[in-house]
Amino acid sequence: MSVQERKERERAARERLILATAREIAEQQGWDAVTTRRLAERIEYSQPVLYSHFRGKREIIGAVALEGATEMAATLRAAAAAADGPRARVTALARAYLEFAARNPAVYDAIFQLDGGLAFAHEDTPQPLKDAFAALLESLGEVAGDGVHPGLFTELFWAGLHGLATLTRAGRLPPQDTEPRVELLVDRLAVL
Amino acid sequence: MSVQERKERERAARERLILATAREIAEQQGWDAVTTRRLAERIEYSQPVLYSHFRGKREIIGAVALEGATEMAATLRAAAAAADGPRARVTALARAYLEFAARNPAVYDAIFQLDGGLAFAHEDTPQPLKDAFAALLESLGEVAGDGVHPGLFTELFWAGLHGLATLTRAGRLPPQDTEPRVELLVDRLAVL
DNA sequence: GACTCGATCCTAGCATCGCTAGACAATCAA
DNA sequence: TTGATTGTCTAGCGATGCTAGGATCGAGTC
Repeated sequence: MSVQERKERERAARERLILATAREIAEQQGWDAVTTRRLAERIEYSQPVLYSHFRGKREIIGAVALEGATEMAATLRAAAAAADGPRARVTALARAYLEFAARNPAVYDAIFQLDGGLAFAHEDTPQPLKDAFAALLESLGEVAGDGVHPGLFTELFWAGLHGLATLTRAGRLPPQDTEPRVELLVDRLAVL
Repeated sequence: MSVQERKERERAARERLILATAREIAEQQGWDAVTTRRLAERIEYSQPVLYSHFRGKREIIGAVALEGATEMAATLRAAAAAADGPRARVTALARAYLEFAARNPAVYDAIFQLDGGLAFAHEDTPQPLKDAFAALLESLGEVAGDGVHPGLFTELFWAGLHGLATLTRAGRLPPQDTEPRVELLVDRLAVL
């Protein structure tokens, strides 16, 4: 059995290598540069090997998205936990969200923009995605205000953050005013 | 000179045909389906003809985006003009924005998501894009609240709308709760 | 220790993509 | 009618995602 186990370990390691490499190329040169040929060459295997791990490029993006969502949830929770009081928590959360998006644009795109074949807002939504939303809900639910459903409020706040993140990175909003925008967002949306 | 004029008219007509066809394919089957071959076949010319009008596919997307922005600005102004009072105006504007995005997803993507080689948030931003933002500013500036820069407020409100539009269409937000989200957005962000 | 057989991997290739060079035809001025 | 210019098309390049089929290697059996 030991031989089999070793093979499975090696296979799992290779899969991690594929995802790490895909993410690296995507962050450096964009997802368009993540071609199956380039990816295969970087991991020093031939193209078809990729297809023994994933159905195709879409599924690779999806896998990077899931990893990224887990990471993002942890980042958001850490930022919220380090702040005292609802207001500081919400502000810290918002800043952490935008910073994650700015520092990991390719991963952010994989999670929220690209088609990775993932289900959303659904019962069969993958756990990491649900958990990332839960991380938002934990801090935002307490500032939703009376009579407002926490989930609905979280969706709206999230949409605001998502809009700021994507419009800024796509060059549609000048980046220098990010901070006052975040403050205004928190001031207006959150009931403190 | 008349011959020359006729040729220019025909050439302009063909350019409009290219853009209308590109938009049609994009709305029906997505921008990935807008290939130069398919587009050329639909307009009943060979591929290279496209390149005598546009530098490449990017520029076609950009041209569709500019047309779309003009159309969107008109739609937003019409919606705002039909409403009485700041609150009704802002609500109508928000609904019109989201409806435009939902009804013309490909055009919306061309304007706000895809790379059409356009400049944004810049002095050399094309007029239609500036004008679309101006259409938002006209209705939103009056509800920014004291001491808040109207432009900054408009950017934030816009980001909220953009987030709702894109997350909903990408399947990240369930579509049925759009209306309460819009109401909450207006209630919280606008100072009435 | 030789052999079989299944798992694993690679070479080669398909259809399609955006884009372009160069040949050809139509049109105009002289 | 001729010559040049303008317009268009055929054919092809390099690159893409993905796959079929053959080669290779190693584990397990006698």
